[in-house]
Parts: sequence; C-alpha cells; structure tokens
Amino acid sequence: MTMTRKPTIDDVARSAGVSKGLVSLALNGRPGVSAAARDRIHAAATELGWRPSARARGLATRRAYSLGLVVRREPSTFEADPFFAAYVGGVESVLGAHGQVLVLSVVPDRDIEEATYRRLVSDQRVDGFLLTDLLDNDPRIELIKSLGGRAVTLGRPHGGTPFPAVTRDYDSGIEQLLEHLAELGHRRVAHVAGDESMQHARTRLRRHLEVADRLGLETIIERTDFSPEQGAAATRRLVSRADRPTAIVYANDPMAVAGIAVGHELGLDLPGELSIAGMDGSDMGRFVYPTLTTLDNDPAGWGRASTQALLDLIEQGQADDVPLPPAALIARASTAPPTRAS
Amino acid sequence: MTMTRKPTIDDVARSAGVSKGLVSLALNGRPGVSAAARDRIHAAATELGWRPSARARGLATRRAYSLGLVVRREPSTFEADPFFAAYVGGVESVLGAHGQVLVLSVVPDRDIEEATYRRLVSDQRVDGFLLTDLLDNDPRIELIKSLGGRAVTLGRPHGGTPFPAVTRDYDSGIEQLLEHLAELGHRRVAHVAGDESMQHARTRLRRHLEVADRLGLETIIERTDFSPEQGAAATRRLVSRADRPTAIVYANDPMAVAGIAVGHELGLDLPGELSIAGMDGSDMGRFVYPTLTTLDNDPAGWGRASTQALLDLIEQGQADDVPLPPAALIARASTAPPTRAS
DNA sequence: TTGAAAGCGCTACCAA
DNA sequence: TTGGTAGCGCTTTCAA
Repeated sequence: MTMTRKPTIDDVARSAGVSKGLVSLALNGRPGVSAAARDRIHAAATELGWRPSARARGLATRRAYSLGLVVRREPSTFEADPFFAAYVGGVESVLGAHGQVLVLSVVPDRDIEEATYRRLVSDQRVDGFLLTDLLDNDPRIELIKSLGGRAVTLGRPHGGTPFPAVTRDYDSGIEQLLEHLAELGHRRVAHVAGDESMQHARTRLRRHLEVADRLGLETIIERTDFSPEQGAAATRRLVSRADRPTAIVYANDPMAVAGIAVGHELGLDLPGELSIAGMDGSDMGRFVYPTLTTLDNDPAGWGRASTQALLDLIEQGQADDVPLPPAALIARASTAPPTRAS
Repeated sequence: MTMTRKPTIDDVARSAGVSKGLVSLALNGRPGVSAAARDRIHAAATELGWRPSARARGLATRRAYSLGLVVRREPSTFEADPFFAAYVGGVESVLGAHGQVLVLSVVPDRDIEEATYRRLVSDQRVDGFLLTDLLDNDPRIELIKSLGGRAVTLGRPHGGTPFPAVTRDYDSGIEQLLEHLAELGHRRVAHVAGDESMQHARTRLRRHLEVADRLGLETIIERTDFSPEQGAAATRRLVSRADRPTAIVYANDPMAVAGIAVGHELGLDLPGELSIAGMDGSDMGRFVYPTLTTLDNDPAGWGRASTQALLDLIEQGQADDVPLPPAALIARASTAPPTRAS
C-alpha cells in the first residue's frame, strides 16, 4: 500500500539519484548543473508531481512570496468603489505567473490599518505592500520605511518617497474633458471635489482650475468625502443656486451616478438642463441613464504595473517609476449642449 | 553597536532564562508552565518585541495560517458586484483577531480558476477555502476534496457536500417582496433570473414561482447571466410586450439598476408605470432614482460566519452548518401601485 | 558538477 | 514543570 504523502524535495532527489541540493539548483534554474542531471531531476519532479513548499522555501530565503494590499474603507463607500475589483484582477495576473499570492486586508479605520501593516511585516507575511488611495502626506510611507518594509505607490507622493511610484497623467484627460464641455457651449462648470486629504482629489481639482482658467470657464467648487451621499448633497446645492452651473464634473464616478439620480429626482432634463461627468472610467457608467461621460482609467493596468514594479523592487532590490499611458476622455451621453442660457 | 536583527524565539528564551520549548508552550497558552516562568517569558517577549514567524510556525505545524478566496469573474461583471467588498471586510474582521490572513485571487476563467485552487493547496499557501458563488453542481467541491483541502460553502450545495455550509433563508424575503407587490396592486410581475448554473439564481426563481402561484400573480420569466447588459436587454423585451408586466423583480441589484436606466431611457414614469426591485440589499440602491426596493443581505455577516466556520473546521477538525438570520424586505421608492391597468 | 551538512525559526516529543 | 533534541522542507555554503 503506497502512502500518498505529499512529495518533498528529498523524494525527488532520491528518485533522480542526486542530492537535494542539486535538485534545488536545477529546479530554480541556477547554473552549474549538468544537462543530464537537470533532465533527470525535472523528469522525477514532474513524475512525482512535486511542488516546493512555499513556507519551507520562505523560511530558508526569508521571503514570504506574497504581497500585501490593505484597504481602508468606510463600509458605506467601499461597495461603490469601481477601481478596486479590476485592480486586484490585474495584480493577480502577474502575481500568479510568479508563483506568488496577494494578501488582502480590508480595515475600517486608521488604527486598525496601522496595526495591520505592523502585523503583516512583523509576522513576515508579505514581502512588500501595494499602496493605493494615497493621502496627501501619507503616514504609511514613513511607517513602512521604519518597519523595514518595501512598497510601491499608486501615484507619486508629493512629500517624497523612498519607494518606486506608478503614475498616470490625468492632466490631459481633464483637459480633454473640459475642452469637450467648452465646445458643447458650457461656460459655468462645477467641480465636485473628493476628500482633499487624498492626493488625487487635490490634483484633479487643481488641474480643473488651471484648465478652466485657460478656457475662460467659470468654476464652482463643492467639497466632499467621495461618498455618493455627499455627491448627491453637493448636487442639490449646486442645482439650487441662482448661478446654477450647466455642467458638473465629479471627482469620481459613484458621485456622478448619484448626481444623475438627483437630476432625475428633481425632474431635470438630462443632459440638456444639466451635463454630468465622472473621472473613473467605471463600467457602471455604461448602465445608467444617460450613460456617463468619464475618463478612462484602466484599473487592471494599474494592477499589473504596480505589481511588476514591486516584484522588481523585491527581487532586484531596485525598481524604476512606471508611467502609465495618460487617461483619455470617454464621451458618452451625459454631456450635451446646454439648453438653457448659462 | 547593537545589531537590530528581528528577535527570534531563542532570544526570548535566553532573555527569560528558559529553553525555547518552554517559550513556545507559554506563548501558545498551553498548560504545564509555571506562573513564574510564564510571566518572565511574556515580559521578555514584549520587551524584545518578539512575534513568532508565521512561516517557521507553519513549517513546524504544517499550517499556512491563511485562508483562500478565489473569485472567478468576467472583468465586466466584477466591478458591479456589491457583495464582494463588504464580504471581505467581514472575513478580515475575524481573521485578523486570529492572526491569520486572507489570500485573494481574482481569475478570469474556469481553467485558471482550477489551476489556482491546485496551486494554492499544492504550494500549501492556505489551510482552507471560502466558496462563494456556488454553482448548481459545483465542481470545486469535488476538486478541493480530491486535493485533500478544506472549505466552507456559502449556501448549501444541492449535490451534497463534505464541508460545512453557511446558509441564509431567502424564501421569506422573496415572499415579503411579492406580498408587498401584490398589496400594491400588481398582478403581473416579471422575474429577471440570473445565470441558472448558479445555485442561488435557481433558488430565487423557484421560490418566486411558488409564492407568485400562491398569491395568484402571473409571472413572466427572463433569463440572463446576472450582467447589467443582459439585465437591460431583458428589461427592453419585457417592456415592449403586449402583456407588459407592471413590476419587474431582478435576481441581483446591478441588473435592477440597469433596469431603472432603461425605464428612464424609454421615458417611463418610475415607479408608476413600472415598479422595480432587486435582491442584494446593495448600498448603491440608495443612490439611484427612484431608490431601489430590495432584500437586505448583510454581506459582512456572511463573511464573519463563513470565516468562523472555516477556522473551526481547520482547528477543531469539525464545524456545524451556520444559519444566518433570514433576508428581509427593504421597501424603498422604486415600487408603488401601478398607474396603468395591468 | 556534485554531495554533505548546516541553518532558517518554530513545534513537539521524550527525559529528567 | 522544564530542557534537550529532533524534525518541518527548503536553500546555501563548503568540500570533494
């Protein structure tokens, strides 16, 4: 009766008639193994169905062969986030090919967030972190540095960083969007900004103001926390103004969708009486009425690029910044020439 | 100069003046350690800031101290999934307290899905799997069993299972929903079913038919794959029928939201000319117009319960099924008395 | 090019 | 109640 224990490297070595040290060299593609031995070893390994134990390997090499992603979200805003899912898909597509895994943590507040980072590195569960939702002066960068961890950021931190950054130019996308609105005849365009402690919220607002200035557009600013609730509330305030804007640009798509709902609720003719645009390139923008004009934002591309950069950093000890192709306008039905004089 | 190497169990043992075996016993709360020794050991451990290395521990105990969740999604339907994010939050809340982590994988198709399960167990990266999106005769159950893995299912597989199941009774929720519609005066109610290879799609449809029958409601069935695209298409077909239903119930919320958009697009008065309901209790249903009537569905509760059950199974070798509280109706503005005769 | 042996940081067993 | 020791399954010297 053959006991079917999971085969170890010793089994492979015995079966191939070599030492286990040599098996290790051969299977990791290191030089200094004769072709004959290499073949025998590979044959034995596949025949036995051997796969190295990740934890034994990790113990010897002091690696975890996994990457960490910790996401802090209010339970209420999390669900609506169109970026997240496709991003993880992109991460996985490169991680899987490298035999590594993603350790995901969803935390409700900053304290638990910090504790989670500490735990993940002190328990040595991950080799590095993917840093999404960058804050304006993000404490996680200093934290991870002080813990001796590695990371890659999505966006380049204004406060400087010892880690590589993946970046995407939104400027040209915002430019295209505002030019699109200007060409349609809009002169007064509101910007519903997101949480300004987050870096991309500030960047998007600043760029909006610059471009609007150049195009001679008047800008009205509303500030929110990126949640649909506050997006809806901002919309109500804007629409009830005497100098009501003819178009509203939202810093993310969930707020834009909530803005569309408010428009319907108030009986506005969309997009004639009010044009609406988002910035996330979300898929859900295709299933609202009118379909949402937005900026394309390839989350899977972010996932692939950031993962590759982090793996490079971990394995080569060094990695360059990665610029993604610029975001571009996706013009759909929620923007049109204004039917009222502004 | 003190070399700040990460402290190991040997450092703790030396500092407490005991053997490392005793440290292991003490820190794991095992019996057979004197109070005095226990105190010295704990003091030394906290002073040195020692945390056990998860991989060394795992190598000795043959455990990974992590759970696997692999999600198969079309890139297009994934983003819209309101269940996922809150579910992971629930998982994390119990996992973190147990010093364990979640390994997440998002895969595009069945082949990669199967390969991922195989890889995760053969590399010994996880101690068990959380099985969401149960199929009607789900091959993953047999797969995991044959690999010698463990799992817990969300929902009870009709084909039987060696694993514990977390269940929630949707019957009463569907009953409440249809009674609600009947009371409003609807007599012809459509059901836009989801992918019928998925267990909950079938269950929901079957239950709808039973209750409609009891209430004397006429049912029109449309079949989809759960995507907003097909939800929208089904809505168009239903609305253009001679015997147009006065209300449509969708098997998930993203389709219901897409249905609302179609209603607007066709210039229907919602909800007077068409009532709409979902089944996911999604948050986004609060930000569409009209706000979406749906069934409440506590994804975080699913996350907590399934994780606890899986940990019990792994640690005690046995775990009972867990019934969640039944889903209940969330009546919002998208359902109202029909203004046209049916 | 290959083998032998030490070690990664823990747990678990057996004596004492 | 404690210490010593032998693994867990790999990688990595160091000799041969």
